[in-house]
Amino acid sequence: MKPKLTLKQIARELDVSVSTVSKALRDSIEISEETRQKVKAFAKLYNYKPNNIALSLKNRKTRTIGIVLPEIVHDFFATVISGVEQVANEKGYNVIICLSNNSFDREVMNMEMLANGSTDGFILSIAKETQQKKDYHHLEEVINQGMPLVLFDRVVDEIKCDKVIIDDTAGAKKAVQHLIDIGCKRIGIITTVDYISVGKLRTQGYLEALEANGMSPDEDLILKIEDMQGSEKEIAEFLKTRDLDGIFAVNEQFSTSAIRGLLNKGLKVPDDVSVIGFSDGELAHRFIPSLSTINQHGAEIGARAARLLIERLERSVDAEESYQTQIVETSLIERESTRHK
Amino acid sequence: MKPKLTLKQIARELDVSVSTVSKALRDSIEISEETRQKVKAFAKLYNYKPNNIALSLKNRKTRTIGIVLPEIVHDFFATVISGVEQVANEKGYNVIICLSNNSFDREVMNMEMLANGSTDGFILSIAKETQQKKDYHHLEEVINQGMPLVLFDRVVDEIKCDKVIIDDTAGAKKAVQHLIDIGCKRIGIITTVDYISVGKLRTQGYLEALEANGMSPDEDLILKIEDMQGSEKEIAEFLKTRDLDGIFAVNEQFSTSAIRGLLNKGLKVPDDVSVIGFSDGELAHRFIPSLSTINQHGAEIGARAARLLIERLERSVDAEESYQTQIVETSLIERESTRHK
DNA sequence: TTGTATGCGTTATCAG
DNA sequence: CTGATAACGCATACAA
Repeated sequence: MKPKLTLKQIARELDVSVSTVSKALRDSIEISEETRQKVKAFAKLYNYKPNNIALSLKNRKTRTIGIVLPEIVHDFFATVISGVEQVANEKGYNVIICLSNNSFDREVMNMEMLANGSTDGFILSIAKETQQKKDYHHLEEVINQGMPLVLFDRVVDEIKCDKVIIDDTAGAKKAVQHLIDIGCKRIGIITTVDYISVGKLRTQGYLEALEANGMSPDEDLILKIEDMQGSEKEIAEFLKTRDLDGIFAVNEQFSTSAIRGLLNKGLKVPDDVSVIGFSDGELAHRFIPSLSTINQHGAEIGARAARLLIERLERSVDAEESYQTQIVETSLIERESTRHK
Repeated sequence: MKPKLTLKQIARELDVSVSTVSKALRDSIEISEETRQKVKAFAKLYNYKPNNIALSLKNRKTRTIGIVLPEIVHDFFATVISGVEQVANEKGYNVIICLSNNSFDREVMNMEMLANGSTDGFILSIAKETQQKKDYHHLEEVINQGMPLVLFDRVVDEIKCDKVIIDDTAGAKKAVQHLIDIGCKRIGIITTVDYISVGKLRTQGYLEALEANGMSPDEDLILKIEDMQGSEKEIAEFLKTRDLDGIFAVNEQFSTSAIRGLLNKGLKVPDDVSVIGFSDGELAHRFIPSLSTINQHGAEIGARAARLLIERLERSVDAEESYQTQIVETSLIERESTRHK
């Protein structure tokens, strides 16, 4: 086992000073061609790699960006990560991923940990519990310390920073409009409780679509789910007593639960009821019937978030609070779970 | 914007030396009760947190473990991560996740990056391309540098290190035995090409199960898939011309493709053909019919890998190559996609 | 009880 | 052209 090679060791080995080695390796013109070659050859031979930790300490920069996510068993977040990784790697940045598991405490802990030198900035989607508590001091904290923060997906107006979101309301409206276009008359929605920002917005899109088509919303056709646990049963119960010909479910899980509920009730999808979801992951794509849905373009969201963050990181002066909110367009994907009457 | 508080600033503010502050904060008995209180109060008030980078440099330890994964859009890997995070956090370790995207180059790059000071050790599942090339120099490299490595899932005999695997062969055998138990006579397998270690092992389990029951394997009922791309079509073609009553598919994706292929052929699952998969994610759980499958216990794998790694990290002396391979038991999950004839 | 000096690995500045 | 020195933030052996 050979410990990692350092400048000091190279210097000793070659009988020159540390600073000479350092300069030679960075192609400084101060160093003679000869020494430079000698040093570089040696470094290459023994595969010298500078120690990132030392560099970070010296430069007060880590060239690392931290992603904090509520969960990862969710294709959407996985694709966002890919997007971030993509542009981060292009620009020579490293990526650290941490999970909050939707817990406020874990979110705070993770951010503190990363903020203490591990990371130059953050890309974050707010944990469910945090949205519920409306306690964002940890976000303000890192911003105050001069670490840029980019929020995506689950964002919050109170925090002044760059944001990348989709137009959830418009996306939902698009989904419901699709149901209306194919002839659905009694359209239900399966959504989350209102404190989940995206749930609330998608519910709003549902209402707007109905209104835009002169259909009056019926409270009885709206199901708001608090907890993923037990949602399947809740959805089945809900469907049992409603007579619907279209359903908009705000995520992949709810969509599949809905279809199962309908099947159990003896109804066929899309023959009797059309179902459209939100988010386009493996589940939507592989399910039978495959799910019509709204594509959130997670990779694009991640890529833009990374670009915004890196731009801000590399801007020499503090570009006076010119925070922007980028909106990524959603698109309708028509598959088997919806069909014209 | 206030830059982060350092020991030096506290020292200046309180008019004591840096080392006094340092000692006071670590409750050294060398420091008078009075000074200690004063320093701690100040630190608390201004929310002092030591700089991880400086600590890492000083201690030559990062208390961070790096996970390198082939992909993440895969519930299995997501659950492994949860397992790792769980025990890592318990033991005060941080987790960095990097993706190789199944590319050899990215795997090497990521490991080099992390090895240069970001991480004390690795938990890794080998990229597909790496297994194909059989080039593991980057793994030997980190081991040589004294950084422990724990391999999981896709492991390789050539590398001497701790490993956490499931018994893929036994798991596959269990799956096929289940098909046999419920009365299947003509059982096909949809698997990967042999250079994917787990694919090969699962194929072997399939063969062993047949043999154990006195059924002779039929080459014509074995489909080996090279690329995920286009696998759906390949599977459909395969099924079109075979007369089967049972199918073992080595992952969730293949299982669902198989079911779709059968449906298109006018066959019902499980009425006409029983299908069993491998790996238990959202897809297997939500699909209609829900998939009978082999549970890999990803969280358990992650937890064990983390424990092995941390143990080795904290072992004072180099415990002379007592590498161990832990085997996590798989279990059969019976759901709707298989039924007794 | 407190402070000074040293070192972790690197680079920048300045002196030789 | 080369090398000594200081600094990044922290901890610790050693001096006072």
